[in-house]
Amino acid sequence: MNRALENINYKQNSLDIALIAKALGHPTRIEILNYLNNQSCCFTGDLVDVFPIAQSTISQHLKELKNAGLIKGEVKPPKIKYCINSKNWSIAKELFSNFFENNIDNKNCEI
Amino acid sequence: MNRALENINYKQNSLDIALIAKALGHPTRIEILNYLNNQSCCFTGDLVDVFPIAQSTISQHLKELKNAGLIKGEVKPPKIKYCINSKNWSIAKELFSNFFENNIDNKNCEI
DNA sequence: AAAACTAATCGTATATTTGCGATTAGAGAT
DNA sequence: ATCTCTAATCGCAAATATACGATTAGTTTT
Repeated sequence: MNRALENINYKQNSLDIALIAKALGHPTRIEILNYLNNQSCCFTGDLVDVFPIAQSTISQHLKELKNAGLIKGEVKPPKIKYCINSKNWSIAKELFSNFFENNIDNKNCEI
Repeated sequence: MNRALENINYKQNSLDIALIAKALGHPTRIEILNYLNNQSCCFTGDLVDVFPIAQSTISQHLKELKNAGLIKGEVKPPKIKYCINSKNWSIAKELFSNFFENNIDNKNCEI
């Protein structure tokens, strides 16, 4: 990729939102999150039984969700408990809430 | 890309959120949207003057934002007025609000 | 110690995204 | 008709993302 400008000066807020949005940018990951959210608590089990995708692929999706801070996993042998990272989830909720709030509806735009 | 399953049965809601999230998944696009939101009205002008990126690259970002329905552009020769698509913006806001709301905080999770 | 089980990682293939400069298209202005 | 200006599109290169099967790592069970 040719980059004329290596260091575009993004605001931290933009980077934060973009990182999370990117993680949300795939329907499988949305459904994984919805699934975890609908669990009474954390999920211990094989997500391969729930989603018709290869185990390695799911693992990659989980990795990206972890990277964005939206979930956390803790070893609970022989399985792993996957949870929504509630603290970061709240932060993300707030980030997106503010982001979308930032628009004054129909501000006398005579286009 | 090898796909064992061609037609994964995603919920429409998941697809909708993922499409928008994907469009939000790049800091440049977040900043473009923030810029448009901070305009008193729609923006007519050369976004290249605002962002240190090539004109063609900006055009591509705008295309993706348009594709996700977040902005609209109308010809106002010799320029184009770019606006937040307020109607879809509200829909997106609601989609994400519901998505994030869907989490019961600290639901007696003893992990 | 060996077998079994889960989840991560590796290696690979292909698709998509991101970026640029160059060109094109369309509308006004000269 | 020609020139100018804006924004889209084209063509290309490189980086990332997505998916799979195979392998590995780490536990637990036998």
